[in-house]
Amino acid sequence: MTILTDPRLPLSPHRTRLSNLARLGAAALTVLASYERDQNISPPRREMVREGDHIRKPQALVSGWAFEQHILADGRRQILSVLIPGDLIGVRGHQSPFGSRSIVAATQVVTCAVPEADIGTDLEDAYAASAALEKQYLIQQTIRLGRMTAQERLIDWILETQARLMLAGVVSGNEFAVPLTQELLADALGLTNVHVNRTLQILRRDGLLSFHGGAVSLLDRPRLQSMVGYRAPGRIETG
Amino acid sequence: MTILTDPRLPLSPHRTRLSNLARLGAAALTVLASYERDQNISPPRREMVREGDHIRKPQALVSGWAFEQHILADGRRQILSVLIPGDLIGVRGHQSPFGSRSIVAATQVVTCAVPEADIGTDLEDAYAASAALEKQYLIQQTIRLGRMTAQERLIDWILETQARLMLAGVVSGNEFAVPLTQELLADALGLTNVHVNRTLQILRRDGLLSFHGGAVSLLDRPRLQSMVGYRAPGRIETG
DNA sequence: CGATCGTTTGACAAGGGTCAAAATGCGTGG
DNA sequence: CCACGCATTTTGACCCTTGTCAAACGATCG
Repeated sequence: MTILTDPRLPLSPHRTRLSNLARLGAAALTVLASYERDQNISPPRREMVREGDHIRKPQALVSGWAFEQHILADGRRQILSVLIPGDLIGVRGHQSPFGSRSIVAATQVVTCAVPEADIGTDLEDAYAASAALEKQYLIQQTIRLGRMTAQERLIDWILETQARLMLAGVVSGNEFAVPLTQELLADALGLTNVHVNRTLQILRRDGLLSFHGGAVSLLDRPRLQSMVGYRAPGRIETG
Repeated sequence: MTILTDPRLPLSPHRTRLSNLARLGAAALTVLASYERDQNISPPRREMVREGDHIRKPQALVSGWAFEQHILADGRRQILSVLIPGDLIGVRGHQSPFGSRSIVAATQVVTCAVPEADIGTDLEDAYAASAALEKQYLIQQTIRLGRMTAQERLIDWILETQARLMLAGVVSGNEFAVPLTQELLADALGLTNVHVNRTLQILRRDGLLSFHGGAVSLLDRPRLQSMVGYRAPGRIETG
């Protein structure tokens, strides 16, 4: 446990992320670290959370990627959000009262338990900020799907994802892994896998970004940002 | 005040709505009623809440419709949610940290103040349920925009809106007012006004529903429901 | 009665979807 | 080390839903 909280070692993604969302005291960090020993592994494609499942202890992604999906009656799928290391599950009302919404592992996923937070604590602040951010992402997803072209959706999503990865401290540069198939990307962006493929080729041809074998390179960040009206990340409000 | 809480008179929309979301005691209802005297009127098109505005007392819509919008750099607009009588504003983290998101009156809108709720009270439960529902609506909006056709978006949105109007007790039958232009509808559903118009004509021609002069008639509810895989409203979880 | 806003219509364009097949990559077993 | 099987990516041809642009039509209001 001393090892886990040693400042010279990198924090786990969710401790990094929560530390970036609220000033966490040593006590909170220690509790979080101790909970990390309660781990769980899901293989790719495993439904980690089924729709009815809301009686479940809160967890955090330690490694691997997952996504929350909704399946329509005829099989069409919409991915509501992609979950990356450091993300929380079931912490603040992640329940799905109705409809077939579930969380599925995209890669092998390691999760760990996280403590409940008492009201008024720094940890509670961090959870609230996390929930507020999640809501922002959902809103941005709505905007992407409603009013952006295929190129813009791809760019906007990738920039957002990079920012999220940096928040969790698992990425620093303009080159990083995105272990999702083009089909998953398509279901996240409201497109078809074929069209995602063609759009990626265009972006590559124009020297904007590349996406090969699960690795993204942002080749021309300024231009990418201007193409989607990049909004500087503001401070997160807790509510 | 006695008049406002007289059980023989209809409750205001937000008291009806909150009563349907949690069992409210007489005390809570009385407080809500007393707050209703602090009213405010916005004319159509008034920006009721600007993006930066998050220091603002919580309010409820007493009458009229509004919507929350986001404007892209080149002017494209996405409506994130439509607000109807009984809806709450600024009660649980309705802030917008960044981006140009604002709440705009669609018709003349009357709002009133609502009290803060102490933790553990019935009122707090109702607010939490309300926030959970709002999140559901946002998720459903994402699904509509990402994976539904124009017809399905229209139908799904209208059915959802009717259910919401009934929750607030301002509508009971299959015929009700929707005081939005086709252009607003288009921006809510990720379409153009022209296409909304043509889609409505098809729905009308097929005897499914009509939409004329701000009034909707659901002509064939069973068929409408089956066309969008209608999900029976489940119980709302508080989190 | 003219202005203005919203709805409706028409002709045409284009972004993105569909279907099917080929190519590529990759893990596994022999 | 090779061959096979499977998932994923890529390509091609074609089509359909939805968008664009522009004008006509209709209602509402000082």
